[in-house]
Amino acid sequence: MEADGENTDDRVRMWAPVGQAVALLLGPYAEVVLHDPDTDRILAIWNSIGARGPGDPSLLGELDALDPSARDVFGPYEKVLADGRRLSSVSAVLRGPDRKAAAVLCVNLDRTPLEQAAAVLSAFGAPTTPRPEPLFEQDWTERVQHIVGTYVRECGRPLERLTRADRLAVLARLNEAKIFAVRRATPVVTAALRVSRSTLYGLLAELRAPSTKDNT
Amino acid sequence: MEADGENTDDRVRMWAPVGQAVALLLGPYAEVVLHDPDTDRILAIWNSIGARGPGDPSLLGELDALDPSARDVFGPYEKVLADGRRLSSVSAVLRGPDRKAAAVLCVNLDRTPLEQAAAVLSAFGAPTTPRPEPLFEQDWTERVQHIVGTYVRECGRPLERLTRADRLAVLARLNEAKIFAVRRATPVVTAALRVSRSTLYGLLAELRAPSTKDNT
DNA sequence: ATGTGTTTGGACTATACGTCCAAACTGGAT
DNA sequence: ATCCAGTTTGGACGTATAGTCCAAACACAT
Repeated sequence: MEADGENTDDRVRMWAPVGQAVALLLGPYAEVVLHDPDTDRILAIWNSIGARGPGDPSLLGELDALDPSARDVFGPYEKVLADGRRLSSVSAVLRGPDRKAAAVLCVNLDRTPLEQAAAVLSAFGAPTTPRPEPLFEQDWTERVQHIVGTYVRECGRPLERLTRADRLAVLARLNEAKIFAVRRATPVVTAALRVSRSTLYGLLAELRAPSTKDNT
Repeated sequence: MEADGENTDDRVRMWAPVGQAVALLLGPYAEVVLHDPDTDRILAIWNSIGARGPGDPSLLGELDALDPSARDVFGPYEKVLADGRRLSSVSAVLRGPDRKAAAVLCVNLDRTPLEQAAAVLSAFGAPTTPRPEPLFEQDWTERVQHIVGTYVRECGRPLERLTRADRLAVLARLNEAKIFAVRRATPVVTAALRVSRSTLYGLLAELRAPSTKDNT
């Protein structure tokens, strides 16, 4: 309810009811933000999760890709806050009569309370067996493809054009996911990353010892 | 409420209020059963999940190990019904003044509704990324211990006394769980199963080729 | 004791893992 | 084009792990 008063922009007058209604419906755990894509600042905000207010910068990297040819609704995608809360977010590009992007509406839903509730429910009468079967979340080889694919999508570059640092980053994720604790994983990774065995091990060595790269 | 009337056994008179109270508290999804460990039949039952009634056989393999030196409360452990419902069960050995096991009380809680609710909650506002990280459900080495431990508990024999067929069965489960796709898994398994490397590989070979054991 | 079936240590082979390095390659700067 | 720094690559090499094999030791019932 920080978005009323007399200062109001036309765009705020136009879309504020929407934001307010959504904020009311989704209760205290959903933040609704109206962004100005030109100045990259917040026009209005309801149920602010952080301490952000109107006029603050948007901090939305996602808004870079405001391609008018693309879809106007994005998400839901996941964000993780510094304090660990997990948000589900959707964004909508709002256009005026001239078809120009006039504002961007974002809804950020804090999933943590829901996840906690789910955890409580499924822990009720907890059995000794957490779950019978698979050690692997599906097939680890698909997991590799997925991690690589995700990274490629994130940075836009098409795999062949990945920089050394990119590959390093991907390897860090694969390593994080304990991929290399699996037997015969290396050939799969070299294939997925399109590098040779040598390069793979070189990069991995670098991951373990980030010191031995510069000076002295 | 099938456990009143005039036919009643002393034991039923003694423990029926407990069973009934628990059944009432836990609502329609918890079944409470009072077993006779001697005849292996049902003495009384509340909220019967199947079509079982008093006098029916207990079908409880778990009751074999009625060792008076051991603990009197078992579980919670998991059972899976033919129709796929997952139950959490606890059992208690009830003793009379002579310290002899007079009856066994089992509570079977149907977890499916809870799990469904949990699934609904955690799907709310579902993000595109199902979950970022770990390939392994925690630590695979604990997984081995757990699988072995579960088997031991199931058949009652204390690991050293496992038969060859038992070890074969455990290995089948470990194999099922793709444990051997993990690097350096064999030493962990041999340790957990208390067999030598040779035996391990021998049994594994047998798993792959069940034909090359008998005749022709 | 005797025999059958199983387990075991250890020798041995085959792969997979990881390191190393000289040669080839890449994308600029001259 | 030439040169250079950084990077990638194939392949040689050494080590570790994965499997195989077998004779001797063991367990246990007859």
